Amino acid sequence: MTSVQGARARARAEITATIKDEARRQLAADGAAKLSLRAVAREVGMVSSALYRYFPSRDDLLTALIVDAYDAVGEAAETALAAAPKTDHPARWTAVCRAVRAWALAHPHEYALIYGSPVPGYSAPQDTIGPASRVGLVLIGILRDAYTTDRVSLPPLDDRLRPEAERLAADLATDLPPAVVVTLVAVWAQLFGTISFEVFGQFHRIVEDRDAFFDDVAARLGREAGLLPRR
Amino acid sequence: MTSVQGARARARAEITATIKDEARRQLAADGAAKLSLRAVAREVGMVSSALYRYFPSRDDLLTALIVDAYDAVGEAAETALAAAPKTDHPARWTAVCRAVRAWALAHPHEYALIYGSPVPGYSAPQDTIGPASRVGLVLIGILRDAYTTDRVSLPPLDDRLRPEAERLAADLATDLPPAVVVTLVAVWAQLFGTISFEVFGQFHRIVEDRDAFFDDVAARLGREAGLLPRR
DNA sequence: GTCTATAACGAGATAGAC
DNA sequence: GTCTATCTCGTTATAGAC
Repeated sequence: MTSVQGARARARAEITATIKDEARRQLAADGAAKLSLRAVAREVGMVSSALYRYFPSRDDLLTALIVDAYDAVGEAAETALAAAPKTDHPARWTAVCRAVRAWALAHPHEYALIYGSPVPGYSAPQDTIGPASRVGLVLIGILRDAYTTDRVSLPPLDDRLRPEAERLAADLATDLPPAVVVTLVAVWAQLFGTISFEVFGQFHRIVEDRDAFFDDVAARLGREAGLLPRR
Repeated sequence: MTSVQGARARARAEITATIKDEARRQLAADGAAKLSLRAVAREVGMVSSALYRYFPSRDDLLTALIVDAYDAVGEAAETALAAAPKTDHPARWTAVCRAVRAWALAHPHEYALIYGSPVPGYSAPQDTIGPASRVGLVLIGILRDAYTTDRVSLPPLDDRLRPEAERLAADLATDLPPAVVVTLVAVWAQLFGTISFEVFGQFHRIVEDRDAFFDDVAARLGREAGLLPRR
């Protein structure tokens, strides 16, 4: 890459980042449904048509924000995992849960963009699938480690759930028993459900000590997943 | 009440219902953020200023829709409870969970209105608190019955959670042990979290047999709440 | 080739005069 | 309650600067 191309690419990346930053600002102020290319352009000092050099449509801008958000939670989870003790699986689990919650509380609007109500009229393209699965992969990795070293044991599967469990295991982790994989999916939904309740205000005037409450839920989910002995 | 007043009241109720129906239609099409009094007025054949006789502001219309939605899930839960066997607590639990999920899947946009991302710029007034708690009260009622007849036993509370648990019990159910009440709150969040994941499309291309999966989650939560023996 | 600006379209919202 | 003038929006075509 010559220096001219490098400079161009750098400038382009910088402008792209400026546009996304402003878009995120407006996201926080007015919500994803009202995100407007024109308003973003006005605010960054460009004319609206110039934005189309960077994002071919409003939906593409939204997609970029969504991908960034998934990548940000994913990275938060991965960083927390890397910093956690290598063999203490419950501690690793707690660390990742806390990191996801902390990111969500710090970025409520971006969290809402990816885990909240769908944006009307927008349908996510394939590009979001990869980034969207990063947190899930971190969680499944912890279970894999725990399973291979500690031989966690889970209650037997109900017959009605077995086919689905086997399908899930084939899709998500062929090396893990189906019971572990369904449990992970269930626990995954419950974890984000609890975070969503807090971020979206459902705990308002109900739960006060939310740090303690969340840690308790994370521990419950870790137990459900077999990371801790059931009591 | 004279017949003239009765007729007037009837007409008013009818028009109010028409307005709300149209508003719900637009909610489904464009999302709560874009709900516009003018568009609703146009669609029901009134002029926008006439709508203000029925709803003094856009937020009041939104509040009415929210209250209706909470009442609808609440009623679904209560009806399911009434139809369930009187003494089989796990069966009652499952019935209520299924009813809530069924309502959510049948009314995804109204569900998003109350359990999804908050509507930007809207803040819920006190009027929503009562209706919002109906499902919770149903769930807590089942636990109360189970606790008084079967003496469910839950694991001891962590010291860090005890103060919050006692506060919750004082607020929500003074006749139940704090451990039961925190567990209920945790399980409540997890239940709606799972439903939200399904309604908001997070299970897309992941969970296929969602009926079986949900029943499994409901059973897990029932066990967590002490309704079934832990295994 | 890469970018930005001007101008315009069709559609919808909004404010105010009447 | 009606009408109109003036905004906004996403998007495109076109022309010209670097």
